[in-house]
Amino acid sequence: MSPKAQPPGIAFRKHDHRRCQRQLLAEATQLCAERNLRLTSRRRQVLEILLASHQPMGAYDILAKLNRTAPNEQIAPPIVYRALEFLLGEGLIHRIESLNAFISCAHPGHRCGAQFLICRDCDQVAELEVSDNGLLAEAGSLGFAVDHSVVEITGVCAECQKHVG
Amino acid sequence: MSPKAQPPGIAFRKHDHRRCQRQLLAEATQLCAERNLRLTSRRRQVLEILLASHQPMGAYDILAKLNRTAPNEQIAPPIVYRALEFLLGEGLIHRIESLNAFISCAHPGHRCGAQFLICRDCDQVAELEVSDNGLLAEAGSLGFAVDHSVVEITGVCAECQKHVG
DNA sequence: TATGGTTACGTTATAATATAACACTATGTC
DNA sequence: GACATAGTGTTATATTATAACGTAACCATA
Repeated sequence: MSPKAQPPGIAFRKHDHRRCQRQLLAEATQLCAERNLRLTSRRRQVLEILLASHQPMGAYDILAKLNRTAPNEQIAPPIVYRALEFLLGEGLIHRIESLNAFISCAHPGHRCGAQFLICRDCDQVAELEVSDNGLLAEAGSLGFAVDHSVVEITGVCAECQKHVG
Repeated sequence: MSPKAQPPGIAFRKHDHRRCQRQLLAEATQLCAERNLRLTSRRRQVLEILLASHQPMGAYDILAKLNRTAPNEQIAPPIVYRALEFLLGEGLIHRIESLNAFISCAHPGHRCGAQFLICRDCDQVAELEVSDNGLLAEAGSLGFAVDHSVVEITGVCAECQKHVG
């Protein structure tokens, strides 16, 4: 029953981001192919914007980026929200409820619930994947059929604690 | 390490609600007295509205109720949000992030993180209080200093599973 | 009980987030 | 090509939340 965790979220570690980004995009492409879904250029655009950082972004931030990229067309909110909806549905991104923001998924397609550590100092978000958090078991034992779980822990990451505040 | 849970949230059980409501309001009153804080009539009003049901309510629902109660005055959003902020700060209510809604706390003043089971069929919300969900320990072991945790599990409660859909 | 500091409230305006509704376009199938 | 369907574009609007500033209540102390 004791939970096992992955290493800390990628956001809190240095890594070859170019490579990481390419990798995740490739996984997304393959996953959509397998599922017979269309990763259209809009959807890819939005995913790429989220992959460009491992930071959460608000829908309107994404919108602004889209509009900055293509200043001739004027993109409106529903376009972004629809792309986000698709990506969420396929487990390619997550929504961070407590930030009203979206973030690319570190383990695309797993569809199992993720957990987030949110540093309120550096605003970085780490995605964990704890296999069993006990709570889901608890829910099950109450006869509650789980659809989706939101686990978001806010605080200060180790790095920011050093540079005090 | 294995989590221990309270019985399922009060919302999923029959209970003497009048009594429960009075009890929670009394606890809130005492707690504010102890902490030397003012449970003003506005704050109490908002708390009472939330205590009237164990259901989550949006800020604007609360606002509407306030305005229905006193049709002569015209109350505006900031008044509600300020009362909510106070009540949240003292652990008298919780915010359900995934619903943008607020709910009275079943264990006022504990200040430790709560967990919620949200039935998407009957819209009831049960508050659990799992002593150790493993995740907080995990966060700790990563050197992450936890401030606040959001745990919200959406699904279908046992009752609603019977009455099928 | 006047005075001043602080906390809470009231009011207006507006920001930020999200969706409804409907028209148009692209894609795949026969 | 004709059709069905899925995706996109566009306009308008709903929903949730806060900034900014003035007023009132509370409360300590002189």
